[in-house]
Amino acid sequence: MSQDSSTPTCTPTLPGFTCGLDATLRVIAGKWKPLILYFLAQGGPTRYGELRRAVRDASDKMLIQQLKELEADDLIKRTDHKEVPPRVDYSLTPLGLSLAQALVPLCAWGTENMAEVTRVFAQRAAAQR
Amino acid sequence: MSQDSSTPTCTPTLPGFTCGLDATLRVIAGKWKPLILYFLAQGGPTRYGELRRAVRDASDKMLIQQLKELEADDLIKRTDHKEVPPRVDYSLTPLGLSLAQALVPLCAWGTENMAEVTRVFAQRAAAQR
DNA sequence: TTAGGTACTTACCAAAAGGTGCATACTTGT
DNA sequence: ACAAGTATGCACCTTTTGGTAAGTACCTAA
Repeated sequence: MSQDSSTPTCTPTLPGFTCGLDATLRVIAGKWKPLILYFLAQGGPTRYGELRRAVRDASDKMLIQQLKELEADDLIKRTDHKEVPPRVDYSLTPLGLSLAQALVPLCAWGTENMAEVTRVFAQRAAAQR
Repeated sequence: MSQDSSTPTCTPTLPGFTCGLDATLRVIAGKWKPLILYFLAQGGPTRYGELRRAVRDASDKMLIQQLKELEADDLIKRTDHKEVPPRVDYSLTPLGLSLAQALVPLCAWGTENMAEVTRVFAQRAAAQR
């Protein structure tokens, strides 16, 4: 049935999602979310401004929006220090940390196959003209 | 610097992508791609119609489109048997298989945290009214 | 006083993604 | 003859996503 012993397993499960993968993907859908998770996983609590400068292609609107969603999804924690020039920082929850760890292989795959991916994207771009 | 020893690593690298994760995500972006990969990883060569019935929320247009992109990205191989009622099947390339394997942890995460995710999505839906 | 930094919020708009439905060309089953 | 199945292609439209630019309230430094 499977082609070899290391075939991915992904049991179709509960209502709403076709499988775990599906569930995960919906949570991390959003242009900047994985990058945010990645960033937070690297450096512990991070202030808004730092994130902003790190993920520097993201606009304020997008960054905030995704941060709110991640917070609502209990992947990150927002801490407002209630100080007089605003000071807020973000950190991973245990759930968020575990997700960030599940992203590692994807990250590795991308790194290992970056040459391929780059080539492929060049072709795609060329094909669109 | 890192919060603990099992912190994800994701080295910022080549031009275009901020890191391997970024590269990977661009390749699998698309509502059905991960599901297609998953499906193909389970069962070896699969005919179009089977995929179609498997990923049954996808429309023909979408499915075909994503299959074409996956093919262009060298993640799957399309085999047209040139038979008289059309017969075409799709299978993973080595690259595609390796990517499918990198998806396994995400899949596992989703399965393990499905309850959380389901709850969180219910809240999101409720909040939108 | 004016500029700049903090962390946002909002309104408006453009682009991308995705969906619906019809068309193709050929075959098999009724 | 006619409906149905095969794997697509195409035109049109809506929804979702993301971007731009402005505004807010409060503070500090020049």
